[in-house]
Amino acid sequence: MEDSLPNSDPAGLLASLTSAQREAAAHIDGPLLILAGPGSGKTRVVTHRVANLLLHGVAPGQILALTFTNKAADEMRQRVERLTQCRGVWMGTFHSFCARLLRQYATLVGLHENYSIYDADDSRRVLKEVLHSRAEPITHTSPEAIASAISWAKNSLVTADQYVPRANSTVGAIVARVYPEYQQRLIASNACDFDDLLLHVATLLREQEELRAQLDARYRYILVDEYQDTNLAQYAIVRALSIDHPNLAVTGDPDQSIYGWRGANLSNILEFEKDFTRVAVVRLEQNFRSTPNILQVADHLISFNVRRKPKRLFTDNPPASPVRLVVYPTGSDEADGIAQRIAEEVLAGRRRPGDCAVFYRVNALSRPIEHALRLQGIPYQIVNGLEFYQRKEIKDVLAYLHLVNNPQNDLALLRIINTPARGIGKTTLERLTSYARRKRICLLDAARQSGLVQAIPKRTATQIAKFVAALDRMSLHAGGPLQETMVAVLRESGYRDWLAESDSEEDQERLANVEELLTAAEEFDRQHPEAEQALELFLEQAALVADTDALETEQDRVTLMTLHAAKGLEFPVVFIVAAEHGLLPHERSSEDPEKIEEERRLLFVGITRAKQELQLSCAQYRAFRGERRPTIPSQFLMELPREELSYSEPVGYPSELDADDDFDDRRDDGDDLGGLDDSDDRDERPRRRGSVWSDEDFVQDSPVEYDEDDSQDGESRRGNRSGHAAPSSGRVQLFVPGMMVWHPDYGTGMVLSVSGSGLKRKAQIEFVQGGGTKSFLVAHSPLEPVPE
DNA sequence: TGGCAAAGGCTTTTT
DNA sequence: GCCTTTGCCA
Repeated sequence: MEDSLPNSDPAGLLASLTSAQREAAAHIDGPLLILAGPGSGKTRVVTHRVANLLLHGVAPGQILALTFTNKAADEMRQRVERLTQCRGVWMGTFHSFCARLLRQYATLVGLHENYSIYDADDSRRVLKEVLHSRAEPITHTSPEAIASAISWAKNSLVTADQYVPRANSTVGAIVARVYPEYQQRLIASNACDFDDLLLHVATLLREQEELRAQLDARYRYILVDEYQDTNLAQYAIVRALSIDHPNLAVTGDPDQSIYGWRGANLSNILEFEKDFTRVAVVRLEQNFRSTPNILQVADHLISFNVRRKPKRLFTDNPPASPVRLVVYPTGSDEADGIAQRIAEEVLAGRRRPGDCAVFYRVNALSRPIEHALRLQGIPYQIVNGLEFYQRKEIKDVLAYLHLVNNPQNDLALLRIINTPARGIGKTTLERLTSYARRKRICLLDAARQSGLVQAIPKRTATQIAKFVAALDRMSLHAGGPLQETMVAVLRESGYRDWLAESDSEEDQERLANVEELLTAAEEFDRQHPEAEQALELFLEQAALVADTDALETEQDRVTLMTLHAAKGLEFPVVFIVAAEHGLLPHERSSEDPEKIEEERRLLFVGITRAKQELQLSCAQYRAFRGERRPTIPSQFLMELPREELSYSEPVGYPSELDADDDFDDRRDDGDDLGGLDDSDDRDERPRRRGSVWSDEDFVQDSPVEYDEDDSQDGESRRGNRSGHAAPSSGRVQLFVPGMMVWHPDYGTGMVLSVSGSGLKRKAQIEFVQGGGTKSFLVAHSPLEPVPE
């Protein structure tokens, strides 16, 4: 506070900042809370603050900047270096920071310095094996549910021996039995999962006071980005490092907290001011990113949330085009429409592909969009799912490396002992595993003794011995440059030959990927020429890279990604698709009001990524698990300010479909087209006061059907159209039980029951915000339908 | 033991 | 609809 005035800025470093930004950037000692709205120049403030600390004589090694993604860390690093020409500030994700710390203090938590990091897939395998070996009945639940329960426990700092299941929770009971053994196996394999990285470090800091004090003194200035997304473990870590030197600066926005499902605790940011004494609070509310139209939409939407710190978002940017809300007949029409629009904009020279981004709630929604973009010949990139390090062939090669680095890594051994095929099958492995368990040794040691195992035939034992010998030859190359190690692995394992000799196109592609990994190794060697444990570092990096890190901003491509992945990014043009009930909000969130708020924040994040243009859309029918189903518009669409929106149904799609009339059933009941016909007497939408929706948009039993499939594919149109109820008696019954509604005073609610008919028709409704059941005369109520 | 075909299950979001 | 797991046969 005292010396955080502009006059302590001799280099004029902070001159370009606004006064609020400058206040935050100039702050030096003591806790600092920066409440930063979207597009408020937060990164700018943080990087300037780091630069300012350096300028005031703080040593780079005393500063620790923690982010959630490597990408955010890289960007921060680059910007700080540009500002100060100074290196040596530790910037990285929580996970990589903890991984590095654990290398040093591994023995204190029962690991060795060469421990392996299991990714989600690896830990899932271990868990499944534990479940299997204990013959746990997992009907009515799934390994995923159990895994996430364990993950939740770890993120809440509950260790295996502390875990107490909630009364009569089936999953909890299983977790209580399985968690300890799962943990034992990790330790026995000298491995830890993602959550352990945090949990081990938190434990370390709690139990080793001397070490804690030492690290507290070393990392004197700590910055945490996206503080609203920290979980209890992360909180404990930064808290423990900020006791003697409470120079903790956190930035975040409660409205952008979207990781509650993985244990993020909104209270961390909401109660920061209570956690520390004499907290300086700076609010960054001016938005430099978006048009006022976009900002208005975002602001209006998020105001429906209850659990938040109210703030006012404003911008000096000039007004621009309204936010578009588009209803497409089907999901593929949506994809086509968006691809077409982008194509037009690009062709007209108004936009480049790289200006545009498409966001969706679940990864599965990317397919139709990819397809449509490909048809239009628009280059795109997907930030998602199966990225490089998750591919089978890459994981195989990495498993060899893992085993070389950490011989106790049983999971890695199981993965590659028979890849390529060496005649070591399932039964042999079972025998080997039970032998290892009996002798309490790792699988590799068991393999070394396979000749002694009675149950394993001589012939097979010889095969195993050959494998072990090959592995030992690889290990001879372990100390040197990474590339050399990897070449040895590919040679001695026979993996490369195996792929090279295959005729299948798939294997050739795999070979290419393996070559790419080799290139990555080469690059790694170049960047870390002096590294003694290159192998260890490389494996660590491979385990901790995230999907979003692969994002290439250089390339001029449309970017496709989930709403979660979009956080922290911005694009001139943004499309958010599938704003439909069950998808956004996701069905697994739709009962719990708190989760609904998180879904709303997710949409808020998506909206505020847009700089100039924003389109929200939904479809009236969407293919889901191979089945086409009518959809319900998202309740969030009702929460947008009408005056900022332009509403449209694109013309053309329905008529195109109508032209293709070799399917007579399409025209059944065709006189009630529910707002989808191509006549032009309805372009006056929105017509209904107080809502962008007209009654026709809520037709429950639309008599019209549109195929999701490409029109040339006649096959897909036969058979009965399931997921589609029979047409009802003409006019739609707007309120039916289970349907979502909106009331100007009470917000969103659900219809519990209806009674009466005509003007006397009543609906009993329970509102999300609570307050019990309320009853309304449908005809006279201001209820807006969000049907279900 | 290994390869192939059929059946089953699955879908949030990520370090 | 797609991917993974299971089961059967050579």
